[in-house]
Amino acid sequence: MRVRIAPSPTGDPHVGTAYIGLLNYLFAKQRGGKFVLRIEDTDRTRFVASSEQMIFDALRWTGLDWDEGPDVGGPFGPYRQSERTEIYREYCQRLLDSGHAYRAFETPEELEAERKAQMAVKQPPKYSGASRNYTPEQAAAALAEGKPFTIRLRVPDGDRPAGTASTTFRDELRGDITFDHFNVDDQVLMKSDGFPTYHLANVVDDHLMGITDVIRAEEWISSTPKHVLLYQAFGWDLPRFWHMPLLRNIDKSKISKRKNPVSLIYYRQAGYLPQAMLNFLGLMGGGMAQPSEQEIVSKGLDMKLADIFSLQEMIERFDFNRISLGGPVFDLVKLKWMNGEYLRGLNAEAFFQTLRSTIFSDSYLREIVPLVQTRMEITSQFGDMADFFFKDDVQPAAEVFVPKKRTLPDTLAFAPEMLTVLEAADWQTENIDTSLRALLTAKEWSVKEAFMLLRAILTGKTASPPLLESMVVFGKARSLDRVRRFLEAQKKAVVLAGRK
RNA sequence: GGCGCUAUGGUGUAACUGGUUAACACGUCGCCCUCUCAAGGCGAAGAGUUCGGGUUCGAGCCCCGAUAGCGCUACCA
Repeated sequence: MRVRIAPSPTGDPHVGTAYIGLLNYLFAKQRGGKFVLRIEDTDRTRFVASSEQMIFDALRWTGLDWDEGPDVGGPFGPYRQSERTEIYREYCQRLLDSGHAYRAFETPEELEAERKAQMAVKQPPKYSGASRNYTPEQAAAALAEGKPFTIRLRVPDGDRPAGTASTTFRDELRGDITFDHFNVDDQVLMKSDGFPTYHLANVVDDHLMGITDVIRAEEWISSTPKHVLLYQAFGWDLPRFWHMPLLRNIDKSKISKRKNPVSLIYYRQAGYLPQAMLNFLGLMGGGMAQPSEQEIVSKGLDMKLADIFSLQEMIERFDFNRISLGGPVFDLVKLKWMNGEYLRGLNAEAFFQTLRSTIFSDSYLREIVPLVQTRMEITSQFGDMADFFFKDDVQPAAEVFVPKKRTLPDTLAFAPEMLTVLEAADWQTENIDTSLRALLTAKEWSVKEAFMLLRAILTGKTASPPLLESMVVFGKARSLDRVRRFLEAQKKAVVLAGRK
């Protein structure tokens, strides 16, 4: 029994990764299997250099230890897809040789135009497959011309009318799911830059790494037929597929940073305990049977603690067959309650140590201290000066955040633009500075005004230690969260004002 | 639009092979405790199980149909 998680280093480590990680971990521990971590870094355009290390750190923080991975090694390495390109090339060639794949010479522009045309006449966008039907001579000619190409999967009878062919696979939680080949696009397997797409790399690696059970999020159901087709083309046995429900925002949409903190870094820095996080995640989608009445009586259980359980208890009790399929809302309110429950459960010394290793860690204080030293006369001023580093939230009043020569609507129109810029920024003072300055010159905001606004949003005050340095110390995840919360609060205030 | 998945209080879940007044936790509200705020204790409101049919003595659980939400629909994962 072997399972895996396969995050992409495209940004901050995601709570969804921790959720799917937990599920895979439990599955492996319950059945004496191995839990593998594989880094799927095949998208060069979205690659973020610092991301991989953050994924390791964040996952380590949760306590979900993996048996094999890029950093710990293992018998099926390398575990980083960028180091396996030769392997994909080889397997892709096999597909080419056997006719299960073909070279496609359309440019991205042509594909885009085709898609638009199809959308315009309300047709489902689908690759029309000009290259699919090239004669060997035509293909050879295009290749000789040196035209860039991708390699696509030839979906059997995919170009025939609906009802001609279909693929059925078993989802362990839902039963059989069928897709008509008419609705399965000829997926790109190898990009023109020579890197594989997720679909190819994932199937090849899962096979080569001996993965027996693919436990992943529901969003993959639609592409599973492509994966099944690939397994079949290679003549490989299928793994079992378990598609887990997707974590949701309060409005039931797929969980997103716009509406929820999704970075594990945020949760760690904001002072959530990993045990609480895992416990809460274990609640999502059910799986943990509530103790029966008999059990409550015989074991003398406290129903107050019905939702509280350790990782070990989850391993013992979690039942994959009882996972409920509705998308669970990731409810911060209950997570917070649960975290409080864990905090209260600590003895005085452990609680002290928790504070010392999180919000009051030496490393955090060491970063903050140089920002305030020259501004202080007596050390007790530290609290006033640095309070925002230790707060969950600050909400400045309009008198504080609206610059003198600006109006409230002006300011609230500008602030989201700063958020967008900050989201894209590499989190170092110079980078934040330049991207911020680019924005404010474009929008005709003075440096003073813009920085004052940002300062107010992040610190709640008009005076603070140097803003950019403070932001770097405070961290990207929490800084962005603070801006988003500010925006959210202001939106509510506007609605409220409108009602009056 | 097409395809797929899903559907129990505001939220997360329960309800053994269909069997009485749909349970637990979070949240909300009230009371107690208390210098305050929490915590803790006690209590309350809140769903008749998306809707409409059907099968059955009996349906949240089975069948059919509708609706809604979500996901996918990229040389992203």
